[in-house]
Amino acid sequence: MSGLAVPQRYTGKSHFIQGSPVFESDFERNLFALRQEKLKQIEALGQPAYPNSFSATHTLAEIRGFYDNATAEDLESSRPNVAVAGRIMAIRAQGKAGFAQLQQNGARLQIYVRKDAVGDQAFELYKLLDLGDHIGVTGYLFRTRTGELTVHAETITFLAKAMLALPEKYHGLADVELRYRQRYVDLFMNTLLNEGTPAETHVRDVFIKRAKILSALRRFFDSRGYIEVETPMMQPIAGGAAAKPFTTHHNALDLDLFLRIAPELYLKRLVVGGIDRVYEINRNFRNEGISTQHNPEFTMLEFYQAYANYWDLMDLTEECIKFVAQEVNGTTITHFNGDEIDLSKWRRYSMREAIIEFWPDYFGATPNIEELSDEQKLTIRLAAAHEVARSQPNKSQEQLNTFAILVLIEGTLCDRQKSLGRVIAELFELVAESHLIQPTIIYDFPLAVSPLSKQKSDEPDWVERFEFYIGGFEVGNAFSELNDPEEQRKRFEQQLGQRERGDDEAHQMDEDYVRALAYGLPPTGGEGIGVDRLTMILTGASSIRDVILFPLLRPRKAAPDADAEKSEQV
RNA sequence: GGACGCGUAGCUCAACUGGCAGAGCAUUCGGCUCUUAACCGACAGGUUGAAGGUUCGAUUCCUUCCGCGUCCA
Repeated sequence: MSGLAVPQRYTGKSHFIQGSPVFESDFERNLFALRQEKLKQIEALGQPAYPNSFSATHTLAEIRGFYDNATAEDLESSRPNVAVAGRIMAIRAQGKAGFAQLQQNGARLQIYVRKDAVGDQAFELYKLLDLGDHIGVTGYLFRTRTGELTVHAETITFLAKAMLALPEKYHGLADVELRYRQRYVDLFMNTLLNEGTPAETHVRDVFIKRAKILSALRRFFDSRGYIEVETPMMQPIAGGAAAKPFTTHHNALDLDLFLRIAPELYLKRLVVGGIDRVYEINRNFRNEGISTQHNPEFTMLEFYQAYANYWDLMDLTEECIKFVAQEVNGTTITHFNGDEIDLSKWRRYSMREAIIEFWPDYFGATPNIEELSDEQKLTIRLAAAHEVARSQPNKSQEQLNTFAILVLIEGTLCDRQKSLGRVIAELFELVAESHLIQPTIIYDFPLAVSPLSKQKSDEPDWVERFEFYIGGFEVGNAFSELNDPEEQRKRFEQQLGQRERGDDEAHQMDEDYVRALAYGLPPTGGEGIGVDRLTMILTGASSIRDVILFPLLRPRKAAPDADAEKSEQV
């Protein structure tokens, strides 16, 4: 066979190749046609274009595990025979010989193909191979002159063809949008994230770690007697959190339903039902904006433990995060956004303590606990802070932003549009949250922002609730569960009031949940941990989209029709 | 939703103050039996995200729109 019959180059726009994908360009269209031609030639060599199996003796990872330490002499004397398969990620032809790098399941191995070793037909096949093709190879292992472990090929089996061009082999797929849209390419190109930082991780490793995190979490709770359950994701009342839900509809029942924003109320029904230790790991859906920390669907671990309170859960949380870090990374040290974080060292502040601790100088005198617990005193303190901040010369952009929010908070407090509790929660976010890089538990939340938590016995305006923060954002949220059905009903009614005043994230009434509480919920502690955010911390990924395989993106428009666009604008 | 930034060949990136759209990889053809970001030679590849405007002339300046990113809400 002398050369390839090159199919006629595509030029017109009216042609299409039947059954082919949508082409991005004439380049792709031509390449696809060319590869179809190569497939025919491969079939002419007696190999099926799409065979359905290949029996390998080893995975590439196994070969590397078994033979990476074998010397050239070891291999020469034993000549291990192997059959392996993989995708061609590099190919270097040299006249009547050539090399290729196979990749399989994240591992790579080189093969060496000599015409005099594989025969004329197999060598013709080798010449028809492209980057991205899958092949199987039999042969024996040896080391090249430069010492690389290599399969000396004796047979080549064609397995599948790449009909489209791979991205640039050195840089991989760098375009962030393409990486998210075509994650299948991103994964096999295995681009490096955060290059040059201590958090350096390949795309593939992120998702392997994510799987290990899930598995470690399950081990942690399974070994403590928790039962894993699955509760409804389609709910008639979207409860358990403050968020806007997605709506959907069941046709046969003619029933509007919500995608759940939290599994909380169902899991507590299960504790009423006598499942004393219960957890669920699954998706929640919240109809809100997208950011580096928010994806509309995200994975949450929630667990509940009867006879425990929030102090017990604080200890359990620290233990859990340490355990998962150790299992996944072999260390509790991690690197995130330029900070080194030690997941074995935890701080604890009450919310009011945190506001005091992180109160910025340019807000003037620091408030004390008393001021943070009394509406009138706080109003005076915030007015003073406003005045001090306003008179500061040369404010940085960050200070200006902070100041603007302070004014808003102060304004709502003065106008009594928001309760003290709400103002405290906002103040905490304003002054403290961004400082909580190292693992920190923030406990004792205002009642006003906690409709499902149990009040503190000595301070009824505050509840037994904590959140924990790592890397500057919230990773988990926990509390001693409110189990008094009458109080719960009151709280729901207050939430309904807020709803009527326009807060569409306020909780709805859930009569059946109140009824469940009326059968008796034992004292119970419950907690939710954001699995995506925990994965970010443990992999050093600075965007949640880097730890979600297929993050939500706006669908790309089909080729725009210029005339239609024009008439739309008129 | 707002501010800022980005969008150039399939991929990774250039193009100075507005003056002929270029390179590397990949593809195609030729050469090469130990290469590894292989190498050597040749060819080809473009509606510069889209539409409009300013200009003798626009990848570059302006407007609108689309997509993505970062920060803010």
